[in-house]
Amino acid sequence: MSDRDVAVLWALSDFRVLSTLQIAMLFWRPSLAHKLAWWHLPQTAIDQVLASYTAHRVNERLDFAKWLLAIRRKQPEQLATLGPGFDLLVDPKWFGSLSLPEQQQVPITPQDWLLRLFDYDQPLPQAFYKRRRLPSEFISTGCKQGLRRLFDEGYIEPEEQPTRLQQGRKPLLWYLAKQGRDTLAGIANVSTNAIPWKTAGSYSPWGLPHRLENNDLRISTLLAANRHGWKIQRWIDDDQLRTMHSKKSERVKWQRPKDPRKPNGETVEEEGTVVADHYFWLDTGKNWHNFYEYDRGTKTVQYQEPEQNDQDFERKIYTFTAYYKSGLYAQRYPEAGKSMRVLIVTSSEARLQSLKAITEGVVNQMSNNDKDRESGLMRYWFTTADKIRPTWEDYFSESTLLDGEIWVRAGQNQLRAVIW
DNA sequence: TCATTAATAACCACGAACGG
DNA sequence: CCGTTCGTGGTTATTAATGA
Repeated sequence: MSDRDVAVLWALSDFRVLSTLQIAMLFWRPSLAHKLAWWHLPQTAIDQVLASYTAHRVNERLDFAKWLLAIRRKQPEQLATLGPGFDLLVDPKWFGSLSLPEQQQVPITPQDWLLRLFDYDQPLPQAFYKRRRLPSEFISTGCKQGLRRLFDEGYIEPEEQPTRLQQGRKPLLWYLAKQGRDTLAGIANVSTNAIPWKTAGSYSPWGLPHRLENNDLRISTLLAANRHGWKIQRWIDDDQLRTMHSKKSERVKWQRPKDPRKPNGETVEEEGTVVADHYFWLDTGKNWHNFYEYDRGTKTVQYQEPEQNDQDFERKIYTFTAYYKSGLYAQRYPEAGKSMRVLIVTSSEARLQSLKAITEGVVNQMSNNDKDRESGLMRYWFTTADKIRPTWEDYFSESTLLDGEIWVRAGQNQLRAVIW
């Protein structure tokens, strides 16, 4: 077992379940140096390219070159339709010569052609950006073979995802098998029971997509932190959070207006526990303590029937705010001190706006003065799921979910970075 | 009735680079 | 020199829907 094999097993224990794609993102990262080597570039040229251009640009231009090659191979007649300028790059005599406008034919090697592409500053054809991207293009052979080997040796167990027939196939899901769990226990020198795991098929049809989406969010965050050289000191998943926060001593109480239309009128007391999808402590030199809440647009936004409904978003904000104000948060997370934020990822811009308005209303309701209100508002941050980077489609993204200006804070309107 | 199509991950074989 | 790892191209498996 290689170090990477062991790391995969630990990840399966940690995440409980991972898709082939997610494992590829974590442990079989694409290598730009290898991609460049495929073009028979000498090592010096590879080093120079990687030093001169951003990873995002190198990857994009390599993809573009491969895309042109594939078209040239399969549908050469399409090349003429790409728009002005590209006949230059994809002249039929390509690989022998490059046709220049009103000039002599200049012989050019594939290597020079590729290098010229990195410098090419005109916009690329729309068709390139609209091309179909398949997850399987991202998953390297090594990843599939490595997982297959771990399965053959009995460490992990696969499960097929249910798919719509028009959807083709989805990536396999992988779980820790009994032998893998025993192996980890041996390595960590603890009892087998101390190694968390889930067995294939034990997630409910609702729980599985929930878990996989949250894994995506966690993986994006991990990769982003790695890229910036920041350290994640602690990560707690929803299972652990549930057991921690559902203790009777951590239940919180708050006052809510009896009639939402009359915020200063009569109030009723309510009680609940904090529910979040993740907690993480990010160390960038400064320390950031965050909860993640992945809102899938299934919960109702506002109270409907207060007595029965404990899943709505407004109630969630009440519990977070009350949990913080009661001092229970500082007790549970002593290293965080006063630092606490709730990062909310939602499905659409429209939903983001309504969740944000709800949050502002609740904070307003629970604050005694302006200072109190301001410090309450700065704890809640919102973004939409489609802006989360990196993903398998945009692994070499220019910015990440941590440094990109994709978040909006409660009480404000402009987009900002969540870390500064 | 029967063949083809659409969709997409897994599978397979091959070459280059790398480390020992 | 050999085994491993990475990237690439091509093939296979699967099923309902579609077409002849």
